[in-house]
Amino acid sequence: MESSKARQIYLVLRDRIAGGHYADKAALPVEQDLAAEHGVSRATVRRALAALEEEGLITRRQGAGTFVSLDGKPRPIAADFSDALAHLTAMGRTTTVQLLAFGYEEASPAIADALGLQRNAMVQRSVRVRALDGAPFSHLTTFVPEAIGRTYAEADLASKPLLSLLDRSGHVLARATQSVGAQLATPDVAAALDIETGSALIALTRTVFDQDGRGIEHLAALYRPDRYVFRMDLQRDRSGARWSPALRNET
Amino acid sequence: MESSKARQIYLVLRDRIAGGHYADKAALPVEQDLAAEHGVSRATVRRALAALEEEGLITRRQGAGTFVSLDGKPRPIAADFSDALAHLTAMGRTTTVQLLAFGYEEASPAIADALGLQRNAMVQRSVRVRALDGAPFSHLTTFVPEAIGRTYAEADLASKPLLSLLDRSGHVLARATQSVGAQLATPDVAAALDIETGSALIALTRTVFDQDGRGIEHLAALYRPDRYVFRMDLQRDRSGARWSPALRNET
DNA sequence: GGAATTTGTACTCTAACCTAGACAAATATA
DNA sequence: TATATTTGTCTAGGTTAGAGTACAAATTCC
Repeated sequence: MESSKARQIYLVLRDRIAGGHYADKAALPVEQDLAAEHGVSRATVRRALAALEEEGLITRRQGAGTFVSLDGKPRPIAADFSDALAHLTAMGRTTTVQLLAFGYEEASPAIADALGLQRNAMVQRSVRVRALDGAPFSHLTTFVPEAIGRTYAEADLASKPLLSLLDRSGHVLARATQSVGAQLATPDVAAALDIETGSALIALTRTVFDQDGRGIEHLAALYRPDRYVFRMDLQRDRSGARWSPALRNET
Repeated sequence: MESSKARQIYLVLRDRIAGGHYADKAALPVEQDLAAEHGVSRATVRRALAALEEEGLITRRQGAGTFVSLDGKPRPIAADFSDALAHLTAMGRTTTVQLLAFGYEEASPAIADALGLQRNAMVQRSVRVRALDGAPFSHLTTFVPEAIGRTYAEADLASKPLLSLLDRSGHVLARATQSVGAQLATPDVAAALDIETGSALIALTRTVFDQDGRGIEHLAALYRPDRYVFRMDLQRDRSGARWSPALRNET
């Protein structure tokens, strides 16, 4: 079931279960209906269900039906947009970072544009994977202009947050723009995040600027949606015309 | 190429092109390298490229290479998190709404939990698709407690924003929580959004509460990432410890 | 002009995937 | 207890996708 209709259905059902669309202990639609919904034969649906069963996400009982089974399955981390990880470590859970790649190369056009560099400028590129309690949940690719990247060492990246390294570099990080989309997992990130190629990922890109509007860092992050989710609270302001972000009181 | 390795590669490359990973007019990796990257044969890569070419996203020239071709291709809309669509219509572009489903049903466990209802409570469920200049970009499923849903008519949903309808119902919408993830397109939403099953979608869920903390509306939205992107500006606050959302000055 | 690169085309073989149907076995329901 | 529902098992057959290879044709680069 490397890549096939059965796998599509498997992935869709897995997302639905993880997303609470089907509640714990609840019955899934019967195989015949799932087959109709996806326009495939029952045999194909069965292969998808078999994969889910093997993963322990569902239980099938002949004559009765198919049921969601989430006993000890962890819920995704809910991260605030503004500050991603500060409170995680405070909660006593341990995130570890693995550095997969590090080097200097010519900026691709898209990166050069984002950072406001010349087309042939050199940038430091690093690829890191972050894991929570041993379970990888994010794949981070960062681009930093060469001059700034040289202010810290490769080994620093594996142990310290990049933003704190940039702070020490003497540049004043003032503002950032970020945008969130969705992407399919390519083989390389799929391997790094321990998922299958073609899974859905949250794609976040962020560019950080200093006071003078110079680009300091460009980040392309991919998150496993079953382990990481972006959360935000909104409050209506007095006029009632707009919704504005409500800042949480967590440290 | 309904669902296959070739299709995975096609989708991945399409995302990369739309996401600016390969710049306009730039050359893609040669077929041999793409094949190696994805661990498939060159024939398979060629089928993916053929699909991209048919869509006009690339141009292939024998002996020269394969090139990105984004002439009149529209860029995705960048929406702010707090208020999604207010400024869109102000820009003169027209969004249209199509009501795909409307009715009252028993709340699923997940929905009941989100809204703080009893397990067997009835809710109004509606499914809408929103399009910009005729191109669909979002698939919205909303759940509203029955008593509140009865305060407006089915026809209202096709013409007015739901939040304004809820305003008129006499309930004071005070705060909301929303979270963003990613999901694969199921056949039904794929058809509604004019994409292929298995494409990556941004999944946003939002629950709106009134002053007393009662759930008023639960929204499950799916967005095409090539047409819609969530954007946010961040500013560092004085202490330097946190990043906080910077409110834009657009009306 | 010549060599190297890159896309285009053609072919075979194999394996995996999917459909369709029928029936059995377990369970739930009236 | 009888009936309907639902998962489990099996078979047969057809289609498609993919790997691998080889060579042709166009382009680029020296």
